[in-house]
Amino acid sequence: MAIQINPGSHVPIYQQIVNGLREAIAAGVYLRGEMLPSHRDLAVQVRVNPNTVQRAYEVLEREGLVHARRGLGMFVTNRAVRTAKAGAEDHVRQVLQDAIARGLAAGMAPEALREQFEEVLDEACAPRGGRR
Amino acid sequence: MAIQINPGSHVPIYQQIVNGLREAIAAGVYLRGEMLPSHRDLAVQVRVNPNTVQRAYEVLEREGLVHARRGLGMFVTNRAVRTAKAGAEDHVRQVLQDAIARGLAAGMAPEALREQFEEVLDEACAPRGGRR
Amino acid sequence: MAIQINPGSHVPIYQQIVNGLREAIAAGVYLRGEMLPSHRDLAVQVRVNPNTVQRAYEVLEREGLVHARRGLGMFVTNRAVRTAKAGAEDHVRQVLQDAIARGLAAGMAPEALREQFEEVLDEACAPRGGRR
Amino acid sequence: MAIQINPGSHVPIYQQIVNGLREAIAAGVYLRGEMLPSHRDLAVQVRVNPNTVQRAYEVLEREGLVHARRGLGMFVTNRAVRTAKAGAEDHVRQVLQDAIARGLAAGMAPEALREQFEEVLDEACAPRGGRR
DNA sequence: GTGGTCTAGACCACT
DNA sequence: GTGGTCTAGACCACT
Repeated sequence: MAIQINPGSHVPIYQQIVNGLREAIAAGVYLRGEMLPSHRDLAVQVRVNPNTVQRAYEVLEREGLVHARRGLGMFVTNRAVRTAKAGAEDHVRQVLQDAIARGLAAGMAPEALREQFEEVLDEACAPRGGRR
Repeated sequence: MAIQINPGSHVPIYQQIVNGLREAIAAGVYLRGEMLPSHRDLAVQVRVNPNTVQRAYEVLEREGLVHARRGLGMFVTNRAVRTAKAGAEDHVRQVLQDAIARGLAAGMAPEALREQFEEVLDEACAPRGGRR
Repeated sequence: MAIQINPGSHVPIYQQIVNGLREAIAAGVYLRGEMLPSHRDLAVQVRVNPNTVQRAYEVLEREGLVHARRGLGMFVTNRAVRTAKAGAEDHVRQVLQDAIARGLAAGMAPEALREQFEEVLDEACAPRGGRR
Repeated sequence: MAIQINPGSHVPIYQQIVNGLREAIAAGVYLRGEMLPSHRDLAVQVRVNPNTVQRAYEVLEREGLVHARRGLGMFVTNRAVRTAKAGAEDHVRQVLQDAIARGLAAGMAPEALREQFEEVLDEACAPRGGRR
């Protein structure tokens, strides 16, 4: 539910927050017209400096997913869900392209890639007890 | 054949070089005992500072894929191909996990992910004429 | 207290810094959870380029003695003291092995080596007045 | 008997050869007036480029341990044994000082250092079967 | 201010 | 020519 930050990743933290929020909006966690958590609250949740969250919010605003109402907060725009869905799918497609290109470059057969994909997908969908 | 560098990526250039060489070794481009291009030559090829290539070579040496012989060059170790293959497959798996996790987080159905995967895989395998 | 650099030594400066910090951690100068001096500060102290200190910090991080927190600094890990002590003792043992092997190779009697050792140890332990 | 080269050491190879020959002369392996192996022969023995051996010979000549007779070879000087012994002992003393200083810096007790010294000395003196 | 990456250029040891 | 170390200085992400 909360956005997961991977500090070891090369992706900047503010960008990870952008991705996480975009996916949450695409998935309907935040509906149109709803207010996002304040940058301070979200900063506490993801254990990050408030400035970093603010930077993420600026990016989302530039993308038109949210707009700021001074003194009130950041609100999900009308076209946000549609835009976020497209954005998230584009993103997924790019990552898939990267994975496949790397696998082929390393000499993996397409079938081997497909097997890995199915395995990982199964794991990701499988209901697990102890998810923390 | 040559290593592709994406300067806009968040992945550091030296790490992109590491990934590219690891995949090349896994794919048998460099066989055991063979010499890699000198860091100065590779730097010219990928249009990057020699120090950056050298840093990549240090990482590969730490991973045991190559070893330096002073005054001679960097050479592919005996166990390099095996290690590189495992490393490259691990890497692919991680990227796949990332793509799938993001897709599910954004509310995509497993079937939609599978479709995207197959599409991208087809494109990647399809023989194309004039693409450089 | 400060790390001593010997610019004439064949040991690279960054390695001398690694050794000095490892010994300091082993001796309890930096306790677990404490922050090391920033690489810029330490660079000023030991009169060396900041990049050189940073390289030393990378080695210590790889050894698991410290970990970086972006924007905050380098911090001594929990297992650092234990690891550093073992590492420092190993290092001492290696240097002793080298000294003894060289002495024997040069035809010195074991007893002569022992005498030298005791003399040097006495000098090193003797409280001296004005030496800075 | 043959000079041992450690390619991982930070000490330059030519310097390792100098040290090895100085110790051999100190130990009486080469007597005054005797000829050292040609730099080509020694290069083959220690598996190193002839230029590197030549550089070592130049250092030894500057130290007065050997002198070159053109077309004949390098010959051990009259005062070589005496000088080599003193040089080797100085060298040993310096390495001992280094080891002890490091141990103390890392918080080792003098007694612990003494124990290590005795252990290492025992091992070095113990006659071993399979010494290659 | 703190760590991380990169460039440009110098000098050394070894082949 | 090849790897290894070092300096000087720039820019980015994060606090």
